[in-house]
Amino acid sequence: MQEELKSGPYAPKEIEAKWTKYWFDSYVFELEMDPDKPRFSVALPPPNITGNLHMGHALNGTLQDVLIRLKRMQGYNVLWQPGTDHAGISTQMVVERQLRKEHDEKQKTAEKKKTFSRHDMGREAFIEQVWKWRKQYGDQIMTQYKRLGVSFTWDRVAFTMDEEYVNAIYRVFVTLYNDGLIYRGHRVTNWCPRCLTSLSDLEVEHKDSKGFLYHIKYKLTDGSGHITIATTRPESIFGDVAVAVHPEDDRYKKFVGKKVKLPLTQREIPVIADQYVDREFGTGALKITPAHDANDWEVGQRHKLESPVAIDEHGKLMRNELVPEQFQGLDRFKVREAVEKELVEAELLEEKKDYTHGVGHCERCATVIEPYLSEQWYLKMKELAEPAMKAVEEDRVQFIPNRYAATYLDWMRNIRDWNISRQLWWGHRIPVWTCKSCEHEAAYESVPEACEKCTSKELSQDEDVLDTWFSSALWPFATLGWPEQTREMKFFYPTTVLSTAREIINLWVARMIFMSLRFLGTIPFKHVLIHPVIQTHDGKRMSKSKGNAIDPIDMIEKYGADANRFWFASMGVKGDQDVRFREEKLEEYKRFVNKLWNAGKLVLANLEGYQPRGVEQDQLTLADRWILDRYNSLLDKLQNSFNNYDFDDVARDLYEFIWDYFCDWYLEIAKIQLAKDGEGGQTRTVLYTIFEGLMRALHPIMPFVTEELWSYLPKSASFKEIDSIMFAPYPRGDNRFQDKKANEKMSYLIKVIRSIRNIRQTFDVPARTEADVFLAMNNDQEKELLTDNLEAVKRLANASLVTIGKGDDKPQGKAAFAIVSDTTVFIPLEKLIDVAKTREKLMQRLTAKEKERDRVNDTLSNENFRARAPKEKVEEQEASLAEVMKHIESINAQLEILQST
RNA sequence: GGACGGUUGGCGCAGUUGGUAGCGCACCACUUUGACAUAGUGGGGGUCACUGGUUCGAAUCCAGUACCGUCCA
Repeated sequence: MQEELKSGPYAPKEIEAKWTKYWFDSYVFELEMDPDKPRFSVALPPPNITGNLHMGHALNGTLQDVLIRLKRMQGYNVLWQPGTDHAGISTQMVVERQLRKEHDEKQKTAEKKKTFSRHDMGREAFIEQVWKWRKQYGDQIMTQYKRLGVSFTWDRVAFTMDEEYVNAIYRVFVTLYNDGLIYRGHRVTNWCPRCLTSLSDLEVEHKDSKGFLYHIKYKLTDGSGHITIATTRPESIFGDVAVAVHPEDDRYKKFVGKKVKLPLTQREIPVIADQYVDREFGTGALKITPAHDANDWEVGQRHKLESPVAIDEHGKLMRNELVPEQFQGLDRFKVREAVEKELVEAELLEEKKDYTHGVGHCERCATVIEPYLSEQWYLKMKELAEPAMKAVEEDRVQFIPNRYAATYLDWMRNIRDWNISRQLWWGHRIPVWTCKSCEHEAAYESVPEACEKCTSKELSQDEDVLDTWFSSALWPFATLGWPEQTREMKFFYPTTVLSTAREIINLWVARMIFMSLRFLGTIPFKHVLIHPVIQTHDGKRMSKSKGNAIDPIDMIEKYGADANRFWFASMGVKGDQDVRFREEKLEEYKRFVNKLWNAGKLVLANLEGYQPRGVEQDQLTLADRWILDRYNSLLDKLQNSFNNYDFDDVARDLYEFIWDYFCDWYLEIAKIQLAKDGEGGQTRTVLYTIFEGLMRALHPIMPFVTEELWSYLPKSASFKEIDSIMFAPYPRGDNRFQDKKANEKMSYLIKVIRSIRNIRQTFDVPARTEADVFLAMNNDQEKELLTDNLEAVKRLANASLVTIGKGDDKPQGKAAFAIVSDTTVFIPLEKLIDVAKTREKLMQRLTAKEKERDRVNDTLSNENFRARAPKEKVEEQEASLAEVMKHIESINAQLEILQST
């Protein structure tokens, strides 16, 4: 199927399109269940159907794909379960907004616009609209994922409203209900006056807001004075039922049992004593408003106080006898100002102080939460939390990085019952029916035909739907067909790794753990990877509403999927908690892909007609043995790093090997070797072995460019049948290639070459002129090395004539020189151009060396160091002193030469 | 308020068990030689946030402070 390899720079777009199509056309993302293979499974955190791919998704998707591709290549059966969740509030908001817009357009001519609400069309019709929307737009994000090159098990894409999934949810609900863990409770919850629904504690975002602390006088009915209370919410005073003080507070003890008059309404309420009151806060006296504050609600319950509602579900003051007429129906924030004004007039406002405190906001729409008294469904948490804590404490579920276990455990230890009902239409309607005739209430897995108690057919279902997180909590097993004992379930559950963001640990991870333990008696996954958060370049949180979010699809367009993936991998999971987005990084990795591409072109150009065969070790040159040693140690490191989820190390090691060792050194030497390789030459085999292996080593991170290059490489017999690199085995180290000696020798050669280059440039020997080099040494091994590799030295240092002499030999005339190990490198100075400039460079070098000498001298002249440091450390220092001295001498000698020139 | 993470050359980051700092970008200089100028070669640049402690020796270990960020209340 191959046409010619494209010339020119790497063009990601075409190649990505080509392979995406190939992968899909060949159905390579199907599930395989071979009982003889080990298993690896991952459940993708389901993105919200209203969402678009953001940086977090892209990062997380890449890390999971790296693991999936790696394991697939390592011969595992892999399942990567993709899918989306229905996102109750978001989706409902999106669709309602869309319908409102359509409605407004139709009504343009009408004088007075009536705002559309879903109630205008009714529940059934509205849900139908949501499904329509979902079918049209709900899989956008899945399509976007394709651009990243993720190898989901694509034919298993799931949705939390799929029929099988819904079955799982109702099984769970009914069981928990019958076990007495789900109950209905009347209490103060987090209420969003805009979304008109309750929220769980975790869906409320606390933000520090500037406000005021109002000190308000409540007069005692017996005329004996007043109590000043402190509050941030004066608008709620109409719902007050008491003033509370601490029982041991001497300032207020005498008032307990008396009554005070509520400002502006004159309603009489008692002064009570309760431990809850913080004596240090404000004035030490608190107003108690049970219907509008969760803590006050608790106090109210303890003291058997009433809970009158003063603010309605829209955040407006009630139209009832508690609220003075002028405030009725007004928004809570307007009333705050108005009440303040009237309090001032009545001389009841003692003080108003600036005050910053955490205020709860709706996570979805940022409206200030109104604590609101309502009836909701709750899940009892204590019994569920205990085994879930144990699983983490006993390391059956491990967090990576490990510190996040503390985040999880901390929340679980202080867990409160979970409000699982939402006043929405889009979602899983709570499967509880009440009999109209006998009032019997029960939960049913499917729509009941008759009351289970009195057989009446008149039943009414609860109006609320379940929290979306309730359904997400079942994700790893509901997607596998549970409660049916499917083959996939038996094969792939529990999953191996869950990779996600830390903000979701309590919201989702914790809930999956306790649900799985409860219903399957096992953990849902062994490892939880918590990846970093990608922030803006200046360390802010990316958000669509702030307009500072970077679209990963744009970045893929601009730099290619492979470069983006490489960047994601290079961040790893163990480094910083937060990573700042830098477009320069993508630029860097784009260049890296291009470098690889060009190296590939060189390699491929030299492999025409080549038939892969094994390396013949006794025929290798030094450079061959060296690069094979480096390659071997790279593969060992990769394996180790992958096992520890150290993606950053994997990326760094690959980058370094490819650019610094393979391209900069080996390929240059290989060119020389290829030119003279005869029959027995191993250069092509080494080139092939390493480059082909590198493609496989890189493939999990950069699937596109590696697939492309690999497709052009000749294949050995065992690879002939493999039609995609993704099914080729992941390379492993081979100890036969370990060669410490070659590594040492090559380092020496590299140093010699570098010092020649350095002298050339220090002394301004023009790059185009080929310099004469004179190398002198008494060391036989070094002499042999240089003799054997003379050509490489000449070519890489651009030297025309290299003469090798004995230790004391010198070239004729004046020469610049440098010392490498036992070798002195001379370059005759006839071509010297700029004396002043050269002197400056040498002086600078001299100063640095002298500084180093002083430092080492200080260490060595410290008697304590000689007495206490390990012997080898002392020797090390002594050796480095000798080395430095040698260099200083040589620089001085060269300065003298300059002097006389 | 509690917990966690970060602070290393202009920017983004590495620094394994403590032995005196590396990489990429940017910068300076040289080079368009047949994989690659999205490149090659050489070079300059850091008292490792601050204070104190442990140690012969601290970017690294301990304590505290400051600033930035995140999570939980």
